[in-house]
Amino acid sequence: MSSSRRQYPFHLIEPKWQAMWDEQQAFRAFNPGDEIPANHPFAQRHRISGKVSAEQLPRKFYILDMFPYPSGAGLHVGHPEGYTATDILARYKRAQGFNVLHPMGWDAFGLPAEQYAVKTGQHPRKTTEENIATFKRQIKSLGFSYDWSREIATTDPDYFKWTQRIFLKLYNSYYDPDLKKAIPIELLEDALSDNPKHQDAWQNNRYLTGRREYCMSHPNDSKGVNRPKIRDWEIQVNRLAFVTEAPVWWCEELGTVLANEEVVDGKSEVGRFPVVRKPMRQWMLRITKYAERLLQDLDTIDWTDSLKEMQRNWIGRSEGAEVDFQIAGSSEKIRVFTTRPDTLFGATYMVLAPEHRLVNQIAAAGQCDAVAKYQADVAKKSDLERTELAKEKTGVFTGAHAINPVNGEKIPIWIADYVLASYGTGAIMAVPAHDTRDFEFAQKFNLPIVQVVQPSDAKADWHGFVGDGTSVNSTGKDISITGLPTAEAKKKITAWLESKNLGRQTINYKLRDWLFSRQRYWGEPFPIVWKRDADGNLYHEALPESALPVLPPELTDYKPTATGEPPLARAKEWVNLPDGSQRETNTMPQWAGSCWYYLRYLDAKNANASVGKEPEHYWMSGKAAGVDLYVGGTEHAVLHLLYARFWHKVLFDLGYVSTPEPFFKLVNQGMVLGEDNQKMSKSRGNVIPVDVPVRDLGTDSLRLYEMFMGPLEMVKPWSTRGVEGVYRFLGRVWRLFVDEKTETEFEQAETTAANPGLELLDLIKLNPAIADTAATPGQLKTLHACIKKVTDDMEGMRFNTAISALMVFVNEAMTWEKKPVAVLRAFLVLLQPFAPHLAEELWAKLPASGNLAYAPWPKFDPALLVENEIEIPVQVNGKLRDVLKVPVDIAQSELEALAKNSEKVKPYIEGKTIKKIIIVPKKLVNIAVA
RNA sequence: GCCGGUGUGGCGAAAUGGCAGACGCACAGGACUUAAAAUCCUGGGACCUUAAAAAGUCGUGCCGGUUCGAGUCCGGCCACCGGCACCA
Repeated sequence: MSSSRRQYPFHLIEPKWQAMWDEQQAFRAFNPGDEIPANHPFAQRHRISGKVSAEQLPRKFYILDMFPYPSGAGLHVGHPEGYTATDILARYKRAQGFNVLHPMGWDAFGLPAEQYAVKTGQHPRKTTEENIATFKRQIKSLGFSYDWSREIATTDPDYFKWTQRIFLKLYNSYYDPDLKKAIPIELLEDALSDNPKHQDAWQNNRYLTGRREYCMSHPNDSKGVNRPKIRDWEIQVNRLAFVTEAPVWWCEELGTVLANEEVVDGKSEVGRFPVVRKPMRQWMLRITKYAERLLQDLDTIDWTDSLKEMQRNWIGRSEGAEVDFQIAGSSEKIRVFTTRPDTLFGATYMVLAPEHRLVNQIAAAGQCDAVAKYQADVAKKSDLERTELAKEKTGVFTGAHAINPVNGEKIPIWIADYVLASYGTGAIMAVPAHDTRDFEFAQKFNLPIVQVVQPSDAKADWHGFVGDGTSVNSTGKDISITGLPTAEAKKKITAWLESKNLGRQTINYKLRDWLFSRQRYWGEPFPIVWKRDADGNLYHEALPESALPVLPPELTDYKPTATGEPPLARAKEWVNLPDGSQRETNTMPQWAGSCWYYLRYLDAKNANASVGKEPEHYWMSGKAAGVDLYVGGTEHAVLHLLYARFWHKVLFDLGYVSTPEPFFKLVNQGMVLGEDNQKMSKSRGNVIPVDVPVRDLGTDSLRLYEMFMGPLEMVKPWSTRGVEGVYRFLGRVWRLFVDEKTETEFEQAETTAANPGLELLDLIKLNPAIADTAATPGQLKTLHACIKKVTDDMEGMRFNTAISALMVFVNEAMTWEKKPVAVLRAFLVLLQPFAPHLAEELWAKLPASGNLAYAPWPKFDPALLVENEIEIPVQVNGKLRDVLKVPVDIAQSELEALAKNSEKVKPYIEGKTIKKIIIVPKKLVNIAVA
């Protein structure tokens, strides 16, 4: 910025108070049972010290930021937006007397450090440590009131030991559809065993007894499909963490597979590289079992509608029916999923996904070549092409036919890539009259289009009509739904299908199981080893908890091996264990560590558990169960936030946490754009690092501006001028409190002193206008209006208007000849959450004040705001004509008379009939004339 | 296409259905200064009159509605931003 005069010595004040807070551990949060030092400001505020129980501690408030990935680039001014908001609230809640937990840590596993290692050979741990150091220095320079004693990094073995342990919990649990929750796998093992020991624990469980029955129906010898094999298979497929050889998203460029959630528009979310489908042996987590609970419990938490909608869309629940179509001249059936069983009479053909298992079986001799060619064409296409070319439908006839179960008609079976193998059953009944895609397809290939739904608007065209209406042409030999409205038609036909064993009501989800392994070096190794059984078949086994943490091996080359194995496979000694077993060489995705970090903060140093029962219960339970407030960007709407909810529910089922949801209230901050109104990016050159405003104008100005820009959740552009504006405001606050003469002396001393230091600040004396005098009613009114506004806005997280209220106060207080200490002191408590360094410095200059960070929040007294005289606008037909100054308790009749007699009003009502006079007490008068 | 959000001065924005534009930026004028910076004071939606003021008219994306009164509520559009998308 320009060489303009410094508004106030923030360059001395800010480091001074940051050092002071560190030294006092001022923002340390105390757990039940912690030793609270008697001289700690928290102890003094609450008059407690020593070992204190949960009941003796004040009410808790857990306020959390999404912890950052410490990149090499450091923080830009967009980063601290959310951090500033949470810090302001943390400080506000502390002032209100809450026991505030406000932690910070590092989501430090991840791709960039590994890519840097591949390029330079520098160990990712070193890169990560350096980046953490930079991030920590920058975040600390912003003066946030974090409890640094709880700092964590997901890359720390003392942390990921527990991440690995939670994986073991997933591995050793199954989802019980009867109990609708995760249960230790031992129960399933017991239920399937030849000599169960805990029969009483599962004998009433329909699922377990069913599995047992199935298992026991197989011979208990060593030949063929025997009981031990079935038992083993049952156990493996039920685990919440399981291995599968399924087509997965492979990204050549990144050299790893990716989860569904990490693939956007057929490209990797990170780096935008192409991805292809490839069958590989991978670890998966059974998040699909939790689809219904993840959906339902959204109703119990305080998130924005848009965020909940995003999760709902991702889970993608749809109700419908599965219907079996007999293949003509075959014993096989094709099962389809439809949300519109009421349109069954209009199904004039069927479509299988090209990858459907029955395609090759049913293709008629004459069509085999065409089918094979189409399959090959589709396989070549990347998913991107498959969706991009969505405009023109393609497909081929298989030569086979199926029988429509409701009318016995023979309908052709086609294959087309508009039907996805991965959704529903991978096959559809096509109802061209009432489905846009089927309609398009039928038109292109000249397939019959039969109307079965009549729109309620008689003029509407039924061709391609997809809405609800009334069934028509829907009468068969055994069943008719003609004349029924859509909803009833669905019900009736589904019941009929069920009664004939032709189909059933069902629910489908778009959500897929979570692909949980990556071909990476810089991630948590799996606590899993592979062995071979007597027949030479590979099987996996969990390591015991005592083997944790499983540390990654030291490597010099971080690339995948020549055969495409993950980098860990290079560490032969690490992989091959003495007993002949081999370690799993995949690692966990970056999301693993962020799935539970909010729990580790509660008890960060616990060596015996991921989190202790008592701290977990103290910080997570309550009326608003879970983290009280969680603030972060929308980019995690369906990744981190879905994964973390899933893990939390598993931990809840297994009894490790006391709430079903992790985050009660969640707020997304809007993005901060560059000054050019564009997203900040290196290539655009519009990135503003936080260090620049901190150096030029100070942290308090940066914090204040971050919040003053506009509402937290809105997208808004950065403005350097705007920061200077709030900086000027802080300068005004400074001049409100200090004596100008001594400040000039300070400035001179600073320029002449050889080593200007903090002690020079003491040269600055209090403004002589500040005195221990009684406040005038006007001054009290100004103060209490400010208290009310700031307090209300804090509760609503409207920081921009809270700041403008502080500005209004200062503009007013500048004009006071005598400035009462008590009023200014209260103002500093209001200012403190926003500009803590300046507020602390000024607070220290006031006589005998105590600790500001824990000073009680001032209480608003409505009596002080009562006016004797108020201004009442007078409208005629809703248009403002006059403003009357009247006593606050004026009688309505009197007010009416005054309004009618107003010189400015008269011309508008004279000679006209007054229809009505509206008087809103203390607000306005409106005269309606004809 | 579907879902969610947002449209208000030159700019960021503010307004429990009740005086539209608080607060701030930028700008203009003035005071202080040899001068500048900083600071302090003053001004301002548009239009129309006017020497100036006062008065008046219009004004919150567009069209319509409810109401004594609409930026705010309702219906229908348009634009932009974000998410999802051949999901049967």
